[in-house]
Parts: sequence; C-alpha cells; structure tokens
Amino acid sequence: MEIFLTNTPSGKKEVFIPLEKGKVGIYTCGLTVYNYAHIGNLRAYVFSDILRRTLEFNGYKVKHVMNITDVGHLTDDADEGEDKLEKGAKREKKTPLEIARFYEAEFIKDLKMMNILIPQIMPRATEHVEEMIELVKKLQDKGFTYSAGGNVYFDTSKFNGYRDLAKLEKDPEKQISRVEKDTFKKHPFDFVLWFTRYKYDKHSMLWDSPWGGGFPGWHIECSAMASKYLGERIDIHTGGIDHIPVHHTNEIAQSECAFGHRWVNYWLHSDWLVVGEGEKMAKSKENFLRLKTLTDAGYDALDYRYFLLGAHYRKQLEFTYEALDGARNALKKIRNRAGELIKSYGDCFPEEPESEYIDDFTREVNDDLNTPRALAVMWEALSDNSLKEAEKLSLLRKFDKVLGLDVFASGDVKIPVEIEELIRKRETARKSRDFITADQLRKDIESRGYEVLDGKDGTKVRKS
RNA sequence: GGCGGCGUAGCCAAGUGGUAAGGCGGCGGUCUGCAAAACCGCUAUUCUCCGGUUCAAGUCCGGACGCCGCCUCCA
Repeated sequence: MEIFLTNTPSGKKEVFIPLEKGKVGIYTCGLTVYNYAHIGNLRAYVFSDILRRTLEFNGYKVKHVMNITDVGHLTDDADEGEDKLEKGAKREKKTPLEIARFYEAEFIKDLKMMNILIPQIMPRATEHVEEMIELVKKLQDKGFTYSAGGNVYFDTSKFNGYRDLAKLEKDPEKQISRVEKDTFKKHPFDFVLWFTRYKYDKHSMLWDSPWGGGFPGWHIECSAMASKYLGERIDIHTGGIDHIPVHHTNEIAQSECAFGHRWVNYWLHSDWLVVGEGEKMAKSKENFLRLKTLTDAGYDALDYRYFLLGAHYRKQLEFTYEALDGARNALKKIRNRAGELIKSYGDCFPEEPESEYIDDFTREVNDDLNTPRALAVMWEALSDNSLKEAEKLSLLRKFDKVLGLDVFASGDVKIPVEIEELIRKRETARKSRDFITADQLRKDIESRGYEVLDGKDGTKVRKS
C-alpha cells in the first residue's frame, strides 16, 4: 500500500518513494542537551517514532539517525548570544561536557519511557568535528564561503534556492529582523560555518581547524553527520516546525552546495505542543513541563503518548490536564481489555490476522501518519461483535506495533497471597451477608492498589 | 512589513465537495447486596459569523471577527 507524507517544500501530501527499494534512511534533528527535554520536545520524537514504525509496518528496513547536539551554540549568530552549554555548565558548576552527557542520558531515559524506538545511530556533534571541518573545506574549495572578522561564513547569495523551503522573503531590504546585525556578513542571511571569534575567553569547547581554534556553526553538524551515516542523498529528514526557516534552510544550502545535487527528498515537520492560550512551550518560559512532572503527578508516560496520538502531528496541540486524563482513561480501558484477552487466549491467536481492519488501519497510518484515525479503527475493531476475541487480540498486537502504547503492559500481574487472602475473607463475609465487613475489606484491598471485580462467575482482582 | 496556521459537542480531536470518525466526560440500561469494572444504548439538524459558487460546502471563493506561530535561539 502506498504511503503519503506531507513534504514541507511543496506543502502537499506526496507518495513516498524510497531511494532504494525496501529501505529508508531517516535523519531526525535531536536535542541540544543543555537541559531536560520538555514534553513539547517529546512530541517531535514521538512523531519521528511513528514515522519509523509506520515504515517498518509497511515492510521497510529503516535506518534511523538522530543527532545529539552537545556543542554549545550561540543563541543567535550575532555576537550577543550566549552559549547554551556554557550557560548550563555555569548554572550547575560542571564542565560543558558533563552537562551534555548528563542531559543526554536523561533524554534517552525519557525516550525509552515514551516507548520511542531508539534510533540505531545517535551521533554526537563533539565526536564529528573533523567531518564538519571537512565539509566546510569542501564548501570553501567550491567557493561558497568567505572569511570575515575571524569567522568563516556561508555565502547565501551563491545558492539560488535559498529560503525556498521556508518560502521566506528573499529580499533582505524587505525583511524585518529582530536580530542585531552582524557587520561582518556580506548578506544578512549568511551564516557562520566556523567560529574563531567568540565571546568567552575561557570557552572550554574548542577545536583546531584550518581557520584557527574555535567551534563549528550549528547547522553544519547535521549536514556532516547525516551524510556520514546516510550518504549524500537522504530519504527523509524530520524535525520540529521551528527548524524550517533557519536550521533546515541553512542545512539545505550548505549540503546541496557541497554535494552539488539535491540532498533530501522528504522534509517532515511536526507542529508545536502549546499550553494555555495557544502559547508554545519553551524552556525559557514558566510553562516548561517535563515528562517527570507528569509521572510525578501519577500519569504513565504512555498516557502522554496516547494523548499525542490523538491529534495529527502537523497541527498545534493544546496540552491540558483534562485532556491528559481522557487519554489516561482511554489507555487504561484498552489495557484492561487487552489484559482480559491475553488471559483468555494467551498465545493462541493468529500471528498474521487477515481482516479488513488491518487494511483500514494501514490506510490511515499511511495517510500522512493519521494516528487519530488509526486509533479510531482500533476502537471500532474492539467493539465489533462479529470478530472473535482471538482475532481482536491479534489485531491489537498488530496495531500496537505502530502505536507503541504497550497495550499488554498490565497483562499478567501476579496477585500477592495476602491480597488473595483478603478476597477470600470478603467472599465469606458476603456469603453471610455481612456487607459492612465486606465493604471494609474491599476498601482495604483497594488501598493496596488492587481493584475488586465482582462478576457472575465469582470475584476477580487486578492491579489498579 | 512579509509568510503561515487555526476557530467542529462540556473537554481532546478527525474530516480537503456528497450529507458530522474516535476517545474522554455525562446520561440511561444490563450486571451487583451496594459500588466499581465490563458490556449495550443515547449524547453536534450542525461545524465563529456574513455573503458567493455548486444539484450538493465544515470542506471551494470573498469578507468580517477571534486566537496563534514564524521571519532571533527553540522540537
């Protein structure tokens, strides 16, 4: 079945055609590890995870690369910016590299909790400075750079398609910029490939280069690492919507000039998670929520994942606890159902079910990753009385490969003997119609984290 | 100034010309000693508003109002 993806340059859904049959390379712009990831960041990675899982669901062999930005980049490219890692280091009295490794580890923990498949390759910028220098040299040899004020700049006037991706104003005169002008630039849009001029005397992350000791510009790392691991032509590049105007625009310029041909076939971007009055979540604001904030409040990380899947990745999504509660209840229902199914059928179900629901599900997810509809298909299948229970079980298994909700999580939890004992006591009390004792015992059991389920064929317990 | 998005039930949200998915919540029922769970049923004559095109519009066009993002760093 064909897969359609919305390609940023055209703004339209396009049929996905891989460079090589049966294989896909994906490059995802990762996190700058100077602080914890917030739940908005996580939305972008759940999105790339769904992309990967969908491609694998369709039988593709996926090579997924996600970079770790552990070089401190300036907050802007004039001389005013602060280096984020230096800033974090100062804040926590550690070295920038300690900061980077700590937050990288925390980030990966969050990815795992969100049931995001860890990309096969996660290159660190600091370990690829040589490749970046090589790429800058290549651009220099081809005449796309100039040196000024100690920095090496990319000359955007030499690249015709500059800013096409973002459909931005090409005439600097008409451009309103909020950034202080860097007087060394020939053209306002030019950007730094290599810095030797920097603000801090004791900048601790410096590398030698043909242009002097310094550090790489931000954009060059993705071009260098992406081409190292995926080659000079790449199927899909993903990132947050914020990367379109600057980061990806510049990546395209330097990569296509260096390689001399088209670089990426499909650009996919996820929109913001917003909070309150449509306000985007940002680390600099008070509205910074971490995954830990949610789990400390008693939510499962995958409750949040379910919440994210309920909306399309290309639309702004408003985070509220009310909506998260809805997601939690829904996921719990599915897990309860899945738990019952697995208890009754265990391993006794068709591995590859044949069902129109598979087609429906695939169609939705292949339609630009329409997870809200995919979820709807799952719910319809669950409540379809013409399906056998074992079929539902295998459908759930199958769907969860894409959704990644770990629906069988609460499958077979052993009930402790003391709980069993309380259940028996309660049964005795109920038979003698001593409901006061029975209700007290029920409360007792519930306070220990188990639910009492009275049914036609006796009482059951499950972990709540 | 330029570019772009959004406005669908109490909440989240799908839907890109054919007569309003799904989930949560709420209500009613079955079951239960009661409750919970589970299951079943109901829950938007209507998609911010006003015009237009069309046999047909939430979907296309024009306009109004409201909200938001980007053109600095950001997922």
